Amino acid sequence: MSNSVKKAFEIIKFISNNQGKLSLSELGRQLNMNKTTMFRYLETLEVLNILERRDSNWYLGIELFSLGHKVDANNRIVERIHPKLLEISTRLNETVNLVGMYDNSALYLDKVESNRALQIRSQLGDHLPLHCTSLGKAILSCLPINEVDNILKIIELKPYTSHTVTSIDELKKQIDFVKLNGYSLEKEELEPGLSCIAVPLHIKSIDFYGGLSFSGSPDRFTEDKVKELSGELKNLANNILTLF
Amino acid sequence: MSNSVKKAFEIIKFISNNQGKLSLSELGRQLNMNKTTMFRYLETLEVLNILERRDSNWYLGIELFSLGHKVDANNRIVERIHPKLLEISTRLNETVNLVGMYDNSALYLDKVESNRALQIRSQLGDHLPLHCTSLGKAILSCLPINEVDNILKIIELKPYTSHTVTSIDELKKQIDFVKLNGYSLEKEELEPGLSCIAVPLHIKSIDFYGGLSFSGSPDRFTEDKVKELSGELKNLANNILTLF
DNA sequence: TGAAATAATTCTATTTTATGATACACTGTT
DNA sequence: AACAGTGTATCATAAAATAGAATTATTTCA
Repeated sequence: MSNSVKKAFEIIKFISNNQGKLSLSELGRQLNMNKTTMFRYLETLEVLNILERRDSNWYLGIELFSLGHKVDANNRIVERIHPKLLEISTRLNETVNLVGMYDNSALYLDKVESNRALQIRSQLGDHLPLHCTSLGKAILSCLPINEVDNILKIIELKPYTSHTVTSIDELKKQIDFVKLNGYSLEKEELEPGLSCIAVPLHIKSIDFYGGLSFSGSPDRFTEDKVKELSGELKNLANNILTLF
Repeated sequence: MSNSVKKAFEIIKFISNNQGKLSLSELGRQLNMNKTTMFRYLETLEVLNILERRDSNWYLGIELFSLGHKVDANNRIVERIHPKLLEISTRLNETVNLVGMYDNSALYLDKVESNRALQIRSQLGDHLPLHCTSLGKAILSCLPINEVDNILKIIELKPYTSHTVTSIDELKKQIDFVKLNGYSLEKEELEPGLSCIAVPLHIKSIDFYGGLSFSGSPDRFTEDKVKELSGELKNLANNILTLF
């Protein structure tokens, strides 16, 4: 294992969560690295445009932006699915989201926004928790049962809002609901004012476990609307499966 | 300068341009690195999820995806502008693009697609050439004159299609057109079947030089349409300037 | 199927590089 | 003018990266 490379990414990752807040010295302190060492890492990463400094504060650099947009792991999944998302989003004027299962969380892979899109905190590349998102529950509903049990042992059922499910039993009931009805509904469990309706997307040939969802303001998801949108999502999922 | 960090990114960058094509040994050969050395870099980067291996071929990894989407250099430009792009795109049903000047090229920063979006080759993070894109010409039109001269000396006027401008004099005439009319029109100079109409976006307070454009099939951009869309883009640019 | 070729990985001595203590310079503050 | 905060340079030492050779795994094709 290359030590320096590992450390460089430790620094990058740390900065990614504290952009614009930390100086060289401060980074050295917080990451327990000698100031000189930190200096040389930052210097190198700055030359490579991986990091950027403004007013003695550090930010992720433009080269990471370019590299990040060239990633499409798992058999060009995003690239292939995107046109379908675009179609359904414009047709229904809904914001549609795609996630894939990574690291016991739902990695936010793609979205197409409607013009009534809320300003939400999550962005592509974020790891969304499995227990308090409709997408997470959709994923859990299509995973092998023993894997679900493993995951439920590992993950922390952190309460994000007062609506967040924090009991394993309740979560299991909700997963059963998804299995039975084919869709998952979540209201303000992650963010106040945000609701999501999701379906699982399991692409067996490439071992992909993920989900598709519409997101919006909770009051928009009336019973009728839920019926309509869940139907649309199921069709979308089936439609996507024919691509693989 | 940290040698290993530099090499690691050399490998990452090389893989980004050859995803799924190269094995460990092949990478060692092409980058003139010892096989063992290459092994240790790849091993490290794989553990960090910066790179991913499938069937002995290397791809960019999921961690780069996450990092790349957290980049918003230059004072959160993209984040602030995005809602405006979303509004205009849905209202006019046009695909709208945002670029910023980096490294003598137009870095593709953001887009909102319409449902008639063409499948184009460019993706966010790409460096678009200045001489054969409407966005590039828009940028050139708002840069200081001496910087334009410098750039024209440096960049190669590479012909991408039979329509690409390859003479400096002709390019200068086109830049003057943009200065006079406030917009830039390009038809199939970069990609056959693709046309763009753009306006400059110069945010003085943060020293940002960029552009905004609509893109689509060339036959859609009739004279009337050009007048309408250029007007919309100018309004959009003015509108955005009030944010900074 | 089995032999040959190719690729991936481990081991190890040597070279090279990263490290951190110390010193210094710059900026802004009280 | 002393102080507390930055960023940068120098250099001996410690540590890590390197590449050759050997080993193991995988693929190819007769």
